[in-house]
Amino acid sequence: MNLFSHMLGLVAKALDELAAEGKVASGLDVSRITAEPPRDPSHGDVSTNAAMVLAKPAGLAPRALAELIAGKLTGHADIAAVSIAGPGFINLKLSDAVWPKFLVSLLEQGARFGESRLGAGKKVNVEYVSANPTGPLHVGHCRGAVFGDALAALLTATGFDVTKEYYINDAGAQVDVLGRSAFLRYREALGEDIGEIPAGLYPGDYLKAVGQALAAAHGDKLTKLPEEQWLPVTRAKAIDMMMDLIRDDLAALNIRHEVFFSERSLHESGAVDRVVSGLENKGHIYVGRLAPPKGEVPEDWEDREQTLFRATAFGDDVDRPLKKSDESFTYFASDVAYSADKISRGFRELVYVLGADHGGYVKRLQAVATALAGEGKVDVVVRLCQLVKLFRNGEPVRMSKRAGEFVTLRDVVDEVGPDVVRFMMLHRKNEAPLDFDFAKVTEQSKDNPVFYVQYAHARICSVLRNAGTEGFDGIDPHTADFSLLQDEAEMALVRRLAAYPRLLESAALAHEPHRISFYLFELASEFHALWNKGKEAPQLRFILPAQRLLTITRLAFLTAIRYSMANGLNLLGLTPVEEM
RNA sequence: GCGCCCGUAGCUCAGCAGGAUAGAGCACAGGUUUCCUAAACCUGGGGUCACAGGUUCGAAUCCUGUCGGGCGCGCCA
Repeated sequence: MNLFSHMLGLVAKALDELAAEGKVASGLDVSRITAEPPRDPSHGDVSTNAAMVLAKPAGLAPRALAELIAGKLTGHADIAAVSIAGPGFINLKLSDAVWPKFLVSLLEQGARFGESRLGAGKKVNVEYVSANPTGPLHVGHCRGAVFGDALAALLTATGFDVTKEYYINDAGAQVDVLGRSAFLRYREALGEDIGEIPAGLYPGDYLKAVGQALAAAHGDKLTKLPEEQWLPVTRAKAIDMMMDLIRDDLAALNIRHEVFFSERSLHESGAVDRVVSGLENKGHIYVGRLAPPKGEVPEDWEDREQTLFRATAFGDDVDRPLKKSDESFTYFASDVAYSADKISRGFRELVYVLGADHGGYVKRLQAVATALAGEGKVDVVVRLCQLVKLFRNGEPVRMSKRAGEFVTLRDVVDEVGPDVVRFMMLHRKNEAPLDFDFAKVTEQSKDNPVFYVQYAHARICSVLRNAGTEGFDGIDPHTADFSLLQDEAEMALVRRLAAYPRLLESAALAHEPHRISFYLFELASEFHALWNKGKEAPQLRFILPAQRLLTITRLAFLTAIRYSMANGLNLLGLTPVEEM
């Protein structure tokens, strides 16, 4: 039950009735109307801007229209009072019966509380991580990985039909380098002294296992072949094993993609050829010259003709090359084919989670989707994640790529645990830089938001356990009398719970899972406050053996809070802690 | 030169779908425990929402411009 969309519905109904009576125009655009909790609780439970938004199209003064709408709402069973305030806000005070009904429905929904059909089954593809299969994931991949995963879960919970996808960049020069690096490790595994890894090859120890596997499978056969024959073998094996490594790393963070899509397969199936000639037939491709970028001109710039996609016709800043000077396709060409494949699979929205250094991709991805599917057919949503700065006790953690000293995703997860990583990665807006201090995130204090939220959940579980030993066993929400919840701290929590479904919807529409993390922090804060209030005022304690009905009610209330908290944590991919 | 992101309290950041008097944590000062986890809570000061215009009944939020910071700009993926 979403109280706010319920109230929005009543407002819309009131407008329909007024239109039927000829008091306002019919067919007004109601899309900009909101029903939301007012910032100041003294204004009531729900506030709507309907009169202000519709005043002009209705040809009425805001307050006059507000009077008309208010007249229709007055007397409804769920509404205790209607008032008009300020420039034309309509403030609703809900009747006493609404909150108990809400809490009962929350408890009935349980683990599904907060879910909605907002997305109406729209097919959404969320592509995230998509790191090159040339080694283990490093810490820089953490944020996009967690963000994409939480976003996918959020969209799923709000009624979108989501596919979680990973694009494997297994074509091109970088995986050739990988294949050569693996070949070297293969010779090493056969007993050869390979000395220093030459510059230009991947030095990481993680390729030793690939070399050993190749040696076990092929003996010294490959050494007798020319490169064009052994490279496909070592490359394929290395990619395979690197992808296993990456899948393991992701699993350690509780991330599981549904589709792993191979770039190479697009070339081998001819999909790239097909999509390029398709664009050619539509006239979106031409041969021409690009102007060098202004400002710093690259030293090796060489003016030349190339095959270009007319991206500027679809809002991009420059046209994008499809073929390299050796006539092979560019990475961008396979990207086009990949977009086409996603579109052909029926996705109406393509979400890309990328690093902030990929900001330049946004327009070209949108341009491609428009050129392939037509204007407005497919939404392209690109979410950029800023860098994570690692600290240890306030000191920056230095990483040297040259020396191969980089902190892997696995290092971080092994040290602090997946829940801490996930929560912290989501406790900032994605486009804001994020500081991650190993010491702070494992601290057991309120300075550490992960702990603070988990502690609140554990405290609730603790009360429920204690209640069992006090003779309060099963909790039937229908025997609780929620009208007994009268304290302001209790009501604040009830209102906070009621905001959860709306929060999920707005977070989903904005593609901003971090809002859930902040919501959980606030919910925890209000719970801790209520808990401590019980120290000063024993009447507010949860377990009062002498007052059976009140205790049952409060236990049911706690269970409701617990659902909201657990559901939010689960959505972010954390396991709610029952005991600390 | 062009494009994208960011600019909110001393610090780190929220600000929900344009709403009413802009919030939280840290830091600083003080207080709370015979009692469900004090691993917590309460009280207090602190703001030209970078700046200037515009749209609107209403702007931290949308648009334009300026300043400041980050990222990117053909034949890498």
